[in-house]
Amino acid sequence: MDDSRFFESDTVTADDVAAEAGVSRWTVARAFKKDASISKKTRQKVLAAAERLGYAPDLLAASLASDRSNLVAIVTDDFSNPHKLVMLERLTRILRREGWGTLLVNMTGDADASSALLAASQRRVDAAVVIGTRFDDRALHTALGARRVKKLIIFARLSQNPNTLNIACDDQAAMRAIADHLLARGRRRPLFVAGPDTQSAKLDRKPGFLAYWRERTGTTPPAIHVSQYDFLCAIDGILPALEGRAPAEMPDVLVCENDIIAIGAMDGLRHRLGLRVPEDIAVTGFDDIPLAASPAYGLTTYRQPITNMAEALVEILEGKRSGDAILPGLFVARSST
Amino acid sequence: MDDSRFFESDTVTADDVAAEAGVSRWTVARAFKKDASISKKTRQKVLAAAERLGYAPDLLAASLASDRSNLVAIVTDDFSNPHKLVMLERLTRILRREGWGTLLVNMTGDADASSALLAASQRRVDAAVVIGTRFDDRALHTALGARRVKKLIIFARLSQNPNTLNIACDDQAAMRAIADHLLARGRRRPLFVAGPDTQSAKLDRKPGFLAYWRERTGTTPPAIHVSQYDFLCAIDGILPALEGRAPAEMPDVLVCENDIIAIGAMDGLRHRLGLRVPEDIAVTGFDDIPLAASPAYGLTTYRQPITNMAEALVEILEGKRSGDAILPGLFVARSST
DNA sequence: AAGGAGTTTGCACGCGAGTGCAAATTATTC
DNA sequence: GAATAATTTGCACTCGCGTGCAAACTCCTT
Repeated sequence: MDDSRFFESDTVTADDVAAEAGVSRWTVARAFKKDASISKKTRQKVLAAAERLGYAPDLLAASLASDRSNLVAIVTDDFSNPHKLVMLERLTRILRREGWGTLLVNMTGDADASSALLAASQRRVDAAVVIGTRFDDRALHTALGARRVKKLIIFARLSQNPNTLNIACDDQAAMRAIADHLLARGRRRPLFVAGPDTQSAKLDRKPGFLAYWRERTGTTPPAIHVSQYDFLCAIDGILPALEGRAPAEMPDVLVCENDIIAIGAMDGLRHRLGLRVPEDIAVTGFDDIPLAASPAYGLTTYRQPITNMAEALVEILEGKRSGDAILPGLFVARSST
Repeated sequence: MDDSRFFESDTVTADDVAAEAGVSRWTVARAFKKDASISKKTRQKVLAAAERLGYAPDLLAASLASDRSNLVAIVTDDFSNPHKLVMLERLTRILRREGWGTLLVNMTGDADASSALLAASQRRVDAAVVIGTRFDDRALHTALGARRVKKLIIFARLSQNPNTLNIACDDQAAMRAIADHLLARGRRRPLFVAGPDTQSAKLDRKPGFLAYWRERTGTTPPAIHVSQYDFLCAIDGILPALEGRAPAEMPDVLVCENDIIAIGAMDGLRHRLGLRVPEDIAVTGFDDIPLAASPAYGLTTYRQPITNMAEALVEILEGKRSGDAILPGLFVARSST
């Protein structure tokens, strides 16, 4: 291996490749561009020269010159849910495969949304994808940064904001599947356990479940909110609502807004209240995080179509889609019901 | 609110601000630069003008013009460990606070390392931080992309590669703390459960534990490897090693390389083998992921000093540090021992 | 008030590549 | 083989801002 180049002035530009290949700089650019008008032979020649020199196009300069950067910002404010990791993995993998870079921006709380979007826009991202739980949906379009971002996409949530695009799971269909399953198993007294009730883009899970349950049984189930999407908070939020209830008053299933809450609920039920799941009380979640499949939990849940959602995102980025994408997921029955 | 600007030709440049403030473009740049030679009064004037126009410096153009981008790539290949989420959160938060952007690159397997680093270098990152488990450490410096990256940092692992910098937890000190604790609790027959034995940058946990245990007791404990850092794989990897052992042959503690393996181990012990933790067998982990604190696991573990590690990274980025950073963490005793 | 030190401001040039159009080359037709 | 169409190549200009240096200015001293 020739390591001498390692210490050379490293930056090899399109000009160098052009000289090496005996063509002009613009021909070099064409060789690297899909569907460019260039002959096969020339492209081969240029690519070979580039290979020899170790050239790779500078995406920064390209972004500056053109009006697209092939960069998308993922702006998120909640790192306590393992499901976020699943989404990040899927998004980064698919985006990279399709030629997009990913800027990860940590939005530290509601007040930071504006500054987080600004930070993204300063890097000229082609789109910002918000995967958050605590931002103020309504304030988004007045945010300093938001109006500088070409496309603003709310991922895995539903926003009413007319300036944003939604990519989400079909919560209503999901909750119908869950409710049908529970009714078939003879559950009659559900308690819906939702996450924090913020101003952010919402989920359709709670309204979806309550409405459909009412439609099927004539009664609207009770619901509570826990303070954060975090299983310790879930335990703390759920126990006060259950302790001291007469047996007949106890719900026979906790329908949780997501898996993290459901897992906190199971832990609380088992280890604090000494109840058995599913014998004494059933539990359902949402997301199908890896832990849901563990023998300790065996959580009945609903898997979001993350891959399809990521592909919908790509369609939006490529301008092939201009409307919301509300996609169906997959109901997963396990032992917790 | 005046929304008219929303539809205007949006890009307001330093020239516009200069005109508005009645100064030159370069003075505008100075107003936005810390420690620049500019009078307080002029800076105020410029910032006010910028505010009025909604101007923010274009970091892309800045990166192109200068030789730094204030961008760092986080290159990772393992999204199944919730601890990754903790690291990502801490890194992105601290980096952003210090003025650095974060590019997240999903490295899909060993063979992809070169291309992942290339992708990062094409965006002119000032450094690439590798947080991986499956890449080939030795091949890193021959990687096409690696030599185009100014600084290559291995995070939370130890690399022998002379061209990289390591930022990691002091595994040896950690394992001493764990061993001391176990010995004090009367455990005598540990089984070390490590992750996959790859060519990637290693951890010092297994050698550290075995050596120290031998030093204290005169015997080297046995060790096994599981195929992935994933709790289902951990269950599958551990059970065959334990099933069918005579009681006297059973280890009295599983010392696991990280929490994910430990949690898989606990699940397997309890739900497959019907053993009690810690009565029949103790378990220790590493990382202190959120789930470790749940009542269901109460895992004794060791917390990596992620915040300090992130700050060490910033020091490296700023050129204030040029050597490895091996930092002490915190031993956390819970009910699993 | 002149001289000098220290501070503040302006400017030419370059970073690396995309765009749209014109020139040059090749392929096709009669 | 000439004329035409189709393809391929080259180029001026631009994107928004940093660098290093020189000019201009402020303030203080004597």
